[in-house]
Amino acid sequence: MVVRANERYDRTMLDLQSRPKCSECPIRHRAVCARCDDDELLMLEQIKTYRSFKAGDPMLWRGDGLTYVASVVSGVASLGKTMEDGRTQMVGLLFPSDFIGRPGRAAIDFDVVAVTDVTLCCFQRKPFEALIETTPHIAQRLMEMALDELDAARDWMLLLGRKTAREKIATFIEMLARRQQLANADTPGQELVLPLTRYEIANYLGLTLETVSRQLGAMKKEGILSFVDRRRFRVADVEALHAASGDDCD
Amino acid sequence: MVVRANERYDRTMLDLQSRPKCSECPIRHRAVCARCDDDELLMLEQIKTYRSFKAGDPMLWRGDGLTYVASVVSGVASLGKTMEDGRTQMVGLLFPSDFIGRPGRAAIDFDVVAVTDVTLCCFQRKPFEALIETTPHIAQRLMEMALDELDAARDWMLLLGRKTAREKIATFIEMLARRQQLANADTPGQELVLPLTRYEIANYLGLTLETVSRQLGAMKKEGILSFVDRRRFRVADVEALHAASGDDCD
DNA sequence: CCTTTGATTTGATCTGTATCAACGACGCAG
DNA sequence: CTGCGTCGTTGATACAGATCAAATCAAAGG
Repeated sequence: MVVRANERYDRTMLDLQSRPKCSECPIRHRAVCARCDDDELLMLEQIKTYRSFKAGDPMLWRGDGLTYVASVVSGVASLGKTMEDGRTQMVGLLFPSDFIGRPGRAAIDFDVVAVTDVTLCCFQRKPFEALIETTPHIAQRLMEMALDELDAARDWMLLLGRKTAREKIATFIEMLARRQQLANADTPGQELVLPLTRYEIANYLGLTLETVSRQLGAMKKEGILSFVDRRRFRVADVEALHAASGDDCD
Repeated sequence: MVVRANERYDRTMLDLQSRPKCSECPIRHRAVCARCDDDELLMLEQIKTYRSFKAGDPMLWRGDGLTYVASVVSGVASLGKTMEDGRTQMVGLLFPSDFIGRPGRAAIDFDVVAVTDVTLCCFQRKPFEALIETTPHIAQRLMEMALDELDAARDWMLLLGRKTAREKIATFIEMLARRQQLANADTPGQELVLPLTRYEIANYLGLTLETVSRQLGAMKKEGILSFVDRRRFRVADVEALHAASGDDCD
C-alpha cells in the first residue's frame, strides 16, 4: 500500500514535472496567488513543488508538523475530526484552488485526506512565510480566503445544527454543483459527479450512510435528480432542489 | 424600550468617556491591538469610540453595511443565522477581546446581538482598513484571530454534527469556564455565570431549551454542577465534566 | 401584597434518524 | 469464471431528542 502510493507519486512527478509554469496553471486566478503580478509569481515558482496523492491517502495528520503549505491543483481533499470513540465529522472539503495550512502556525487540529486522486502545489512553509511578509498581495489573498472559509464553516454550522436530512442533502448537492461548474466554467445542466462515497457524504453532513442513501433514493424517485450510475448524476429539477435546501432565495 | 436603551447608552458614554486610554484597557493584550506598540496604539486611539448596548439589542443586522468594526470590551454578543421558517442557529459567541467585522468586507452574513449589556470599542471601517495597510502588527493579529475563529468554528462543527446532548452541554460549560477564567485571571473553582438563557444555550448547541434544561438538571443531580441560582453555578466535579464532554485529554 | 410576564422545570408523547441486519451490485485478482 | 471485498440499497426496530402541554418560579411594577 505504502509502496503503491510511492510508485504513483514518482510517476506523477515525472508526468507533471515538478514545476509547471504558474502562468499556465488552471487555478492561477483563484488560488492564493490570484492577485500576484508576474514578479511575485516568479518568486512563488521558485519555492513550489508538485506532489500527488492517491485517493484515500492521508496527506497531513493531526498534530503533524507542517513542513509545507499548499494549494489544491486538482482533486478533492477532506478535513476531518475524530473523537476518541471513533465518531468522525468532516469539517471541510477542499476543491481545486483551496489552500491547506496556516501561515504562522506549525500544526493543524484535524486530518487532511485525499478523497480522490489529488495534486498539490506545495510551498515550503518557512520560505512561504517569509514571502508573505514582503508580498502584501499574498497576505491579503490569504486573509480573504480565511474569511471565506469562515463564512463556509458558519453556513455548515447552520446545516449541522438545524437542517433536516433532506435539507442537508439538497444543500450539499447545490454546493457540489456550484464548485464543479466553477471549476469547469461549463454550461449548467452539466453532468455532475459525487466525489465522495455515501459514507463520506454522511460524514460531511452529520448523518449516517443509510440516511444518505435513502434521501438520494427519494430525490431520484421524485425526479429531482437523475442518476447515470451511482456516482454520476444530473440535477433534473433545479427549483425543487433549491426549495428542498431550506436556503433563502439569493 | 428604545428610549431606555438610549438612556443607558448616554449614561454609559458619560461614565466611560468616549475614548478611555488604550493603555489602561482591560483587553489591551488580547484584542486586535495586542501586538501594537505605543505609536500604533496612538493611531488607533484617534479613530476609536466606545459604544454600549443593552442586553437584547441588535448590534448589526445581516446585510447591513458595515460602517465600523469593533472589539468587544465587556459583555457577551452572539452571531446568529436564521432560516426562512424561523429556525435559528448561533454560529459564534463573542467575549471580551473578540473582534466584530472583517477587513475588506462591506457586509456580514449573520446577525450580531448583545446577549448581555455590551461595550464595544468601535473603529470607523475605512480609516481602520487604511491603518491595516500600514500596520503589519494589526494585520498579523487579525489573521491570527481569524484562524482562531476558524478553529473554533470547526470544533463546533464536530459538536453540532456528532455530539450527544449531554456532550454538547459539557463542552459548552467547559468553554464558558475557560473564557471566564481567562477574562478574570482568577483562581479556578470560581463561581461561574451562564450569560445565556436556556433558549439561547439551546440555540448555540443545536438543541431545544427543554433538552438543555433536562441535561443541566441531570448534571446537577449527579453532583457535577452545583447551582447557586439559575444563572450562577460552580463546577463541582471537573473530571466528570470533562469526561462527559467527549473531548480528548489535552 | 398582588399581578404580570418571561424564564424554567417537568411530564407525556411523537418522530426523524440511528442502529442492526440482510442482501444486491460492481470491480478486481487469481 | 469465481470468489472476495467494497460500496450501496432496503427493511425492521430502537431511541435520543423534539414537540406539545402544564405547572412553577422569580423579578418588576403597580
